[in-house]
Amino acid sequence: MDILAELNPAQREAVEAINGPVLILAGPGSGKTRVITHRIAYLIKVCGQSPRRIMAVTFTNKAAREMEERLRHLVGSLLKDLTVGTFHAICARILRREGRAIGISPSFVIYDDDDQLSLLKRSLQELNLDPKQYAPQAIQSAISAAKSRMLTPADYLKHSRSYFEEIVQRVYERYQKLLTESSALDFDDLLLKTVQLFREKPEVLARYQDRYLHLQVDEFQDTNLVQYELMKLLAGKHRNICVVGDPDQSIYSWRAADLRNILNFEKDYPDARVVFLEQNYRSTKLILEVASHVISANRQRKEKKLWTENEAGLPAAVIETYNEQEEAQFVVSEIDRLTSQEGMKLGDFAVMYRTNAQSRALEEAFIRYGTPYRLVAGTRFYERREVKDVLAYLRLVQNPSDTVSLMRIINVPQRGIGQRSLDELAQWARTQGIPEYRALQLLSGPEEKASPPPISPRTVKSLAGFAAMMEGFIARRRELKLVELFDLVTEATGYKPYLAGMVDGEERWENVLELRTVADEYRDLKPSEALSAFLEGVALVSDVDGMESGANAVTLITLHQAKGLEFPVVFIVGMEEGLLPHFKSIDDAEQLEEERRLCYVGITRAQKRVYLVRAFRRSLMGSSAPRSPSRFLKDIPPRLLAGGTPRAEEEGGVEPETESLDETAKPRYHITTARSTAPEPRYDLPRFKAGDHVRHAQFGEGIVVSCHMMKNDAEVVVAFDGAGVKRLLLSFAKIEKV
DNA sequence: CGAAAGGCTCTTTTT
DNA sequence: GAGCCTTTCG
Repeated sequence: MDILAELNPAQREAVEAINGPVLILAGPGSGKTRVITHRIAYLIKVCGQSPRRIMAVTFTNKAAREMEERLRHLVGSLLKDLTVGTFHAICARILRREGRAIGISPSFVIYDDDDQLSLLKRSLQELNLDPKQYAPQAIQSAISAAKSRMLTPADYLKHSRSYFEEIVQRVYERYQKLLTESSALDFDDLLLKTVQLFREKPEVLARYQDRYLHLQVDEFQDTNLVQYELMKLLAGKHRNICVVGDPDQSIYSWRAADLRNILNFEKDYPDARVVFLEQNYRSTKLILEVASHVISANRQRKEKKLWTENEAGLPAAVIETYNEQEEAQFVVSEIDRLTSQEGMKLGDFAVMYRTNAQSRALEEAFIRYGTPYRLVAGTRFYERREVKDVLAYLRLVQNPSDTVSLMRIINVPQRGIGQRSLDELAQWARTQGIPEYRALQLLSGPEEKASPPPISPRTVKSLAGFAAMMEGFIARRRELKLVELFDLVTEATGYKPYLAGMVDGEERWENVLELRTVADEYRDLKPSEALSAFLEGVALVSDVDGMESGANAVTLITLHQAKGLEFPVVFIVGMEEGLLPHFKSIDDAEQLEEERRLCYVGITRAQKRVYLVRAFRRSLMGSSAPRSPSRFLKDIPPRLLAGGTPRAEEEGGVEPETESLDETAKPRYHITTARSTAPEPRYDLPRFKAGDHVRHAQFGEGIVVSCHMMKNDAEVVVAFDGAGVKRLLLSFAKIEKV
């Protein structure tokens, strides 16, 4: 197969530029993945390079797997030893192997956000700081930001300006110490420690520099400073580094992704070849045009001229619905229509939203209609309590120093070990200067203690029982297969009967079994390696990793997760001020631009059709409030939008007209241009009360069932003589007393 | 010590 | 609306 044959000139240039630094600026759908895989294939097949000398960094494990898959097609089975993975996975592997040089135990565990938060709370406690006053979450993000800028606690001290930052500094210091004591690394540490390793151990760095002749980084616009530094170090010798990105798709600045990396790249590598990929192979002309209009409103950007030879296609549809239920209903019935009338498959559709909470209303509608869907993430599997519990046992087997895991499960299922005893134990461990697990062992032992903690004999017995059980697991770890160890743990702890006592116990147990299936995938590894490989695998999964392609189901997904994916039909729901753009971003110009990029990413996922859907009214955080259309809609010229009458404007954004697409469900939405806006709430509302006779322009006469005030508005429920019961917003609907 | 109930806050996106 | 924490009672 000729690797260059099916590439356009720009793509070909990018593939052939294998010597020296290369920056590829690739618009959406411009065949970026194709370029990366073909580059690697070219290196191996044409240049005869050993896969061992190539590293490719991807954004998710799924992307890594797909790349390997594609490469297998391109080059056959020559892939052994190729390094492909996320920054985090690659760093974890390096540290597992080389960490000792900087004092990292090879059996370190990886702490996720949740674990991190536990440890932070503990740090606060030890420092006698009130978690109410200093929100652990805020400290968490401050520390993560510091780590992303490669600031150690000592560095942070020099930088701290405010009182809060001083607090952060103290917590950071303590937290880091606890991490070390627990032989644990958080996500940021994986990157940071690898950089530290390379900086402090030039001989280790030299080995890696020699090995990796070619480096590739995908989604470069979403890398942070540490990641950039890492690549710079690795590329230090051969300088064959190729980065691919699109500044317009940078949507992770909140995770410290730094667009300056792209700018710095040209500064650090002045000889870098820059290649623009501007031909789009994914979307119709109209979709591309809509997307361009949305993104063009950003100030901070380099103009790109995206173009496509694809058909013009259909205009985008802006849909306005009454509330989120109706929004969901519209989506489902439109999908129903397109599958039954236009022969589309469920797998062709994706529904995208800004926040995970929005999936609820959608799911309910899909369930009601019986339309299969798959939710990317959901209550994320590995964050479920039962999953985390079992994992905590296994982590403790691998690394008994893991305090967070120990504290998590020492009394789960309940063994009569309460908080007070645990505090005493921790206190005692600290005065003895030993890790908690060690303290537990000592306390359980028969010998006399000089100054034992004030724990009741009964509790000590429980503690001893727990310690003995754990010791049993640890002792048998090497002889048991991973699944056998798994079963031993769930069995010996009585975890199943424990779950059985819960309302949703059955479902939870199924999740445990699901986890067991994952563990079983490691059956080919030696018992000594399987556990740590399994734990590492589950620590670094991302939500999209579990997404199989080709499922016959509609995809529900956040806009962030949708990056890198494509679908024939895309619905973006919640096109409202406060949601997209999110209200947290609304008064910061830079963040606002990121929200716009997010919208752009969503639109450019679509191949054939885009629906931009919003609700007049939406319940968020319990209470329902009127919403106005997203400002991003205003940037789309009406000529690019599907027809339909701008009814909302004429009628002041009324109760949308009933339009029956389906006998059972009566969706009430209509298509309008982007121009319509929700009306200003009126403040002098006429009063209605239950029993009043009223008349409505469309629904005729009826009786008020109830009327209650919302924030700036009133919602009136009216039973109409002909049209049934309707909920109406006083500020929208024209209702008059009869 | 544990279970249940009540009250509180905070609600973005995730490797 | 949910999860988290605290309080209260057995």
